[in-house]
Amino acid sequence: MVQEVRNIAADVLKAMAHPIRLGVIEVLANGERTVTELYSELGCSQSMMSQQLKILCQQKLVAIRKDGTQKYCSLCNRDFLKLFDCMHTHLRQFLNFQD
Amino acid sequence: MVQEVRNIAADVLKAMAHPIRLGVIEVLANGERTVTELYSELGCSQSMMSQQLKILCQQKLVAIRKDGTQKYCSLCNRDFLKLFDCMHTHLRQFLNFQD
DNA sequence: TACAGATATTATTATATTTTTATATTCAGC
DNA sequence: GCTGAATATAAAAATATAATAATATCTGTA
Repeated sequence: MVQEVRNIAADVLKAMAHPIRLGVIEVLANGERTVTELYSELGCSQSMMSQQLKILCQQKLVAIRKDGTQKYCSLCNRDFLKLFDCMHTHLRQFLNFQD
Repeated sequence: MVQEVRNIAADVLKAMAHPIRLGVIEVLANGERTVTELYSELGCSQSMMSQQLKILCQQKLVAIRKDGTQKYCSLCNRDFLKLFDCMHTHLRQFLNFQD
């Protein structure tokens, strides 16, 4: 990886590195959700969710399709779900955190 | 993942989400390096590297052993190297970036 | 066309991160 | 104990991110 690529990769990781945004990815792993479902399920404000979704979409982690007055969100790239397994192991093994 | 776990997972991801810190992980994938080797290879200042290493160590991504006046850095958890594969694919497939 | 539900945008404040520069510490060898 | 190489810490300024509240837009339906 050259410098420029690392900058972009860092931006993608940064987009995931937030509790709510991680939550969105986790929820969407189980299938499509509307924006309202997401912020209800994750317990944050509508405005907050809208902003976090924008960040996830910019990095093409989440895709949104419109249907009438609602928007349906889904994962672009399920490959990154591997990360959750790595993370679980890391938390247990290296940070002594029972999840 | 519950709220608290997501906070911690976000901190781990945040520790990776930086061009230099990504560079460190990448270089260390090829084996142990001293701090001097790292900042020479990655082209940043000694102070910068020292600070970035601290962040990586806090999240147990990098381990440091001392030998005389030098410190040798290595990866704690090679499992996260999977991330680089995911990332390459993502950059190509979703962000149209040739790496 | 007015209303209501769903979502987005903007502005603001608070807080955190990044980067640089200067200084400090640590330790081996003389 | 002094020196120099290797590394760490502190302080400061610039910039970015986070979070909230207020307002705007968009769209289907009465």
